[in-house]
Amino acid sequence: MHEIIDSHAILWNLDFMELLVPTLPETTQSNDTAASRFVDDYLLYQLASASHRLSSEFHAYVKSRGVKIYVWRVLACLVDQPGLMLTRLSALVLIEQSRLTKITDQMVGEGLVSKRADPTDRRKTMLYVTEKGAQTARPLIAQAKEHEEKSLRVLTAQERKSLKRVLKKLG
Amino acid sequence: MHEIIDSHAILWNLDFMELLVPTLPETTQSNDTAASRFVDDYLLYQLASASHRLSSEFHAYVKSRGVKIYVWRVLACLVDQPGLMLTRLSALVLIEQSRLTKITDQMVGEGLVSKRADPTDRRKTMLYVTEKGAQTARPLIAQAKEHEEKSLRVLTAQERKSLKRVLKKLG
DNA sequence: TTTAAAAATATTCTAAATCATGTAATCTTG
DNA sequence: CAAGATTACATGATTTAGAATATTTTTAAA
Repeated sequence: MHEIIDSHAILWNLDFMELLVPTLPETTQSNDTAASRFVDDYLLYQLASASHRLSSEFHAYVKSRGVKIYVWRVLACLVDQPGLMLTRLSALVLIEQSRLTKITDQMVGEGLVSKRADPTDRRKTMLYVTEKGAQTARPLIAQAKEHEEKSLRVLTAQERKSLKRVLKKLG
Repeated sequence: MHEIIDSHAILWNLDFMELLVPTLPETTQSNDTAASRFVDDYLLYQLASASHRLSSEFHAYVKSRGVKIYVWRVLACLVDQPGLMLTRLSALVLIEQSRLTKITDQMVGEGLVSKRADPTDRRKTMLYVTEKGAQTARPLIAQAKEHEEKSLRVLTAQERKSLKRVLKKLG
């Protein structure tokens, strides 16, 4: 539902370890028969659910490396866009501007990124991944690709192509 | 990225009003040329991004009706499953158990749902949407369907079918 | 059946996300 | 070029989410 929950919240995850969400035993009461819950065929729920499940998987890995999810997200988004200004990174990384300001400040303190005022417009903050940030990101990106590969195995080649094309249209 | 952000985060939204995320002006610096950001082709990012964008749209509507996002999510998930126990609702609605306990307590206070101990297992809490809850949910579900319909217009009939099938496989 | 283990939910504490607003720099336009 | 509007970012207060743990009830095993 989220993203529905996507909550925004929710970026990426990995199942090199077993699933986090154990299958629950059958419930005592209520219509398991009623095969038609509203949400089951609701696009926004399906998106949120898939996003949530897959991201949770990978997040377990990110956390196991001692990296905060939002740090991973920022690095993954920024690594290919040196000098990106804060507001644009905010839209890309799906994190609110005011929140991203705090996150990047913290990351500057940790030596993962650096900030520089844009000389042509001093309102703008240009962001750069530092060498340390790049070193942090590298193995995570490698694992992300591996996890993605695994996740896509349940789909046919056709389905994979179609999915990505469609998601680009929607996103 | 979220879901990457999926944020979690994020359930469902509606664009009966104009998009919330205004298109930003072109950035001064940096490689708009480099058409290959890692995240652009990363499944978990694409899922998070689509989920985030679409949900944000609909959330604007939910909020305009004075309904909290998590309340919407709970009602939407519970309305077809009377008597569902807390933990199972938690998995369905993509909200953590401890959080859901608080949310549902609050919703009981607002008369939107009711709780009843399962007579066969007093550990379990069975949840029910009240009439007031159903009345709250009804117009939101209608709008959700409308919004979904709108969202899917950018896709071909083929793509829609494929998308939902694939999302069910992934979610 | 007692005892240990597991399951379901509640509680507490902390972290993270959001909102509203503030400030400074730039842009617009008369 | 000066006044107001806009843009970019920062700050502070509040809400929401999450992790860890406690409590109660069932289940399983000895």
